[in-house]
Amino acid sequence: MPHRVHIARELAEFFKLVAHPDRIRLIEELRTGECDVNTLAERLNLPPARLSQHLSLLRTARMVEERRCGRQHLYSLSQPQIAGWITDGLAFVEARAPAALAGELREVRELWS
Amino acid sequence: MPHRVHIARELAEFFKLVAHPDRIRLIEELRTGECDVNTLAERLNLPPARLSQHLSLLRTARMVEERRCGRQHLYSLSQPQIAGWITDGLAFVEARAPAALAGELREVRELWS
DNA sequence: CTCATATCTGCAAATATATGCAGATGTAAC
DNA sequence: GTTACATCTGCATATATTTGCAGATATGAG
Repeated sequence: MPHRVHIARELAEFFKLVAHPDRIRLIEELRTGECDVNTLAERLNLPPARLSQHLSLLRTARMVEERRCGRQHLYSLSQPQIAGWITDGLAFVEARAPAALAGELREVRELWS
Repeated sequence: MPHRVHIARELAEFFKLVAHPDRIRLIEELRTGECDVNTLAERLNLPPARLSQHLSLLRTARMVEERRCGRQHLYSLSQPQIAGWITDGLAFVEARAPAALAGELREVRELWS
């Protein structure tokens, strides 16, 4: 039992890290390879400082890796499969979502696969 | 782009729901079939009222289904595969976890499969 | 009807998370 | 060195989540 509790805590921390709309888009954006903070900020339409904070969290948890190149910091997923695992979650969202979402879901599924 | 934002929000809500140690254990406890609140409370070693609150959240999100039987409320997963999907997340936890966790992870993986 | 059991709900306090902004750092070009 | 740019960190505030507890409801037994 105590082991179950411990592992459940670890799992929950991991889920919490993913459970943010910005970070989900960020992870999906990185699925195609490394990218620098400014480009990410533009693509996701977020202030760079905010991106930096999200990246800092993911970095601490070693979900992303940082590589410096000149004055840019290039980030990439340390476990690229995670992007696919997240989109698998779409199936569960779909089941409880109103039919109105079906179109959006299809579109995003293509973009993120 | 707006679609991606929208879907990312939905996904994040779904992840948040799962991102709690009690609820993770609860979902894994339900993987073998329906169960009443009191039994769950004993097995997870949590006060029944707390279980009830978690179940109410999951019920609202239609992640669990409720069936009344006499004075008991029997709950079950509306998408049983979700339990397996969650344990798939263990792989990602494992990668960033200290080696000390390896034993616990193996044990829990067996229990929850 | 009354009682005991099972579960639910509402509320307030504690805690955690997210956000925006201002200033710090680090690097490259001049 | 100075400047411009890219990114990071710290802090205050706003917001959300969790938790415990007290009281409400609902069901079945007697």
